[in-house]
Amino acid sequence: MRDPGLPSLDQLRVFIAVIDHGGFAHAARALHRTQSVISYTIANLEEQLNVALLDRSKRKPVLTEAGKALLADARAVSLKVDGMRARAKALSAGLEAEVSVVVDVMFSTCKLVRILHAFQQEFPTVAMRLRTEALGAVTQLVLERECHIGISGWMPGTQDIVERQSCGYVTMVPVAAPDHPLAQIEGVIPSAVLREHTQLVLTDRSTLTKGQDFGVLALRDWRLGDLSSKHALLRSGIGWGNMPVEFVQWDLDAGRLVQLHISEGSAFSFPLYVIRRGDEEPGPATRWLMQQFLDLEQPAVPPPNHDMRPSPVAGDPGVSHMHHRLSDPPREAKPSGKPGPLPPQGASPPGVAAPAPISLRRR
Amino acid sequence: MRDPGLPSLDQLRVFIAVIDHGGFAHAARALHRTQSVISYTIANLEEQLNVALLDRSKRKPVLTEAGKALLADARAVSLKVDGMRARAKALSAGLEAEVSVVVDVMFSTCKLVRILHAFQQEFPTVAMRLRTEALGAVTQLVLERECHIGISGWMPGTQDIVERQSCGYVTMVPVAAPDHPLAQIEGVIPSAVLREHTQLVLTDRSTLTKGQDFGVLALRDWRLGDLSSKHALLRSGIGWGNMPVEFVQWDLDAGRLVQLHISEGSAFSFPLYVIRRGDEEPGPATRWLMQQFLDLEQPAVPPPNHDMRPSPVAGDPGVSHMHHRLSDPPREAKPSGKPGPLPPQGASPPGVAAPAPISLRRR
DNA sequence: TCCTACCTATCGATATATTCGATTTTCCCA
DNA sequence: TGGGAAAATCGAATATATCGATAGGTAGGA
Repeated sequence: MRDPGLPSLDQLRVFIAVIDHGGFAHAARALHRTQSVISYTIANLEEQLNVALLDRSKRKPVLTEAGKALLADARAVSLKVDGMRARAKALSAGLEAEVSVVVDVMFSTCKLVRILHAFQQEFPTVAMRLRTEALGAVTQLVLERECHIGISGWMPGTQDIVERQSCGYVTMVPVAAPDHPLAQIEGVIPSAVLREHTQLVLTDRSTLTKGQDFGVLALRDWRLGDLSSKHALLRSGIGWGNMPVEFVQWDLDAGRLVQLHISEGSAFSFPLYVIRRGDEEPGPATRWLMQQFLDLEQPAVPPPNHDMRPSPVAGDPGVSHMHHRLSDPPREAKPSGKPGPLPPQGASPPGVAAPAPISLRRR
Repeated sequence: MRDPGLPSLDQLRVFIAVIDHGGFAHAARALHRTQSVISYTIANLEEQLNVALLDRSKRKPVLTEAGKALLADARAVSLKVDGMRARAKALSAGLEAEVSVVVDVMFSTCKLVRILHAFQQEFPTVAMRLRTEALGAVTQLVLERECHIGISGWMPGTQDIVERQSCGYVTMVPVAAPDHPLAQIEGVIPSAVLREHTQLVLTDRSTLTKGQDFGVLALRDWRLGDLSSKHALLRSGIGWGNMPVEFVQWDLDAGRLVQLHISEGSAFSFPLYVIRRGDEEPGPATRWLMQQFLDLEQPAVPPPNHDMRPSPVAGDPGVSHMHHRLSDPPREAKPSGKPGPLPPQGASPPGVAAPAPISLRRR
């Protein structure tokens, strides 16, 4: 009792084959079927659609106007089905249907785009769900199983559930607008002066980072929920703050922002990690994607260690809770046995001698 | 011997129904089939795709991850097929697969957009092929059966093949850039002065209009292949020329162009026609579309006949061959028995008292 | 004009697939 | 723990697809 007007995919494919091979008999050979089947199938399709698709009065069948229009539809349907079958095949081979990723806003957009591009090439059938969040929100989404993997800074108290592998460093530089008072100061800006001005600080709404608002230098500080807002306010001259160097490189070059030389150093780095829940087995695509992030760190050589680690009082200026309570120092301190970390290549900020990653800071 | 992994549309629909109705038995009732068929069909689909789509371990079947992904595909396929069936139904009811239209550049874009919008609403399954051409090129495309219908000015020597129905008027106004010498002249510009300046004239490459370059006032004239070029050159102040008032209204209001008052009148109209080959039967969509164009003229009342018809010497300034050789005066002169023509409503150019259509001019 | 090669439509027989109705198994809730 | 609802399974009946052979066309060449 199935819908009598419903064509079958087989009919559609036969129709397409007849056109592509220029005849019933040729299509039959191409499809490894007898010619009578082709004839029968096309006749059925025409009857079900109640439209003549082919004019068979001539030696070789020729599309009618209706046939032309419906052939286009048939091809579209066939294409979609092929896609579906490809996905089914990938799924049956164990590929996951979807990978969800959450990256910290600090992570280089350029690298992210490159990796996602490669992902699409490698796994065309796997859907990608991407979010960007700040700070603890990344870890939280992974903890809540909202996202399979995350790119995040260090989060205390999550070692039991979250597996973490180092995947590079973000270099932060303190910046302000060129007309900001701090930008007028020659030489190193002492902490006391810095304290006088409003600091723009990135924050987030995750429970992980709740009540952890230390590590901020200034007396007055503004909390911004996203990096773009912070960026806009910095450029407007409303305050100073730390920004990922890759994010403001262009502004620094163009003079829309200037780097501040503060007593705690003109730049500092902190590590990013690929994180995922340890209690869930990642699928092949997830594993592949994680490896891509990890490979970012591969061509690294140990960076020159001009230690610019901020003094204890500085904490992690600009990042309200990259404060590292030192819950697991020996293991978390640095990726043991691996080559030393390297700051982002090719994006060294002008005026930053050699931003060295600081793997752990204590207060 | 059909492709064994190829799912059938019926299977996909059953799959969708199971999800939408929340179970095998419910889907069976909705589809007027027995429950065993649903079970059998889904089992087959899963086998063909080699993927478990539903987890039946619980009371009501729940989608697996793979099932979720493939359900989306199934819906997409089903939707496409529905579209195809809708088209097939329309075609079997006699609707044409595609309507091709060519409109003169002079025709109001605003009206055209409105009509095409309505067409899409009315005939969602009919494809639209639209071209815009100038002058004789419109008629030529209809003659060559490249387009089913055209919107064109009057073309001589085509009465035998082309059927023509009046569908409104285009009002042309002579314009120039504000800094053009002609724009500085107070009062009416005499022909002798006009002749001194370069006139920009629209032309086309159709054979219909070949060698018919009269009706142009100026001694020097530039021929432009499209209206936008002409428009750009007019605004640059390189010469003067006639333009459809709707096309330059905005420029006139903003003072980027000014209307010239020439001795032959400050504006003139000429009729547009819906044309099609008389030897081909138009389908329902084509007929409907033609009627839409014709209805543009419906709410008309006979316009006040401030006759601004250009003097014989003026011919059709700016339009190189709207010259009307008077091959069939009585019948072609005006749409007999119909209400008189009306200039485009709501778009009367400032400074044009009441542009009256001139239905025929002799030389 | 006829002949030949090649194409499509059609037919009866057969193989395969779908459906039905009844029955069994499973799960969930009372 | 038992009853109800839902899904799986099975054999029989039915419907559909395929095969191979044949008939009836068209196009192009002799």
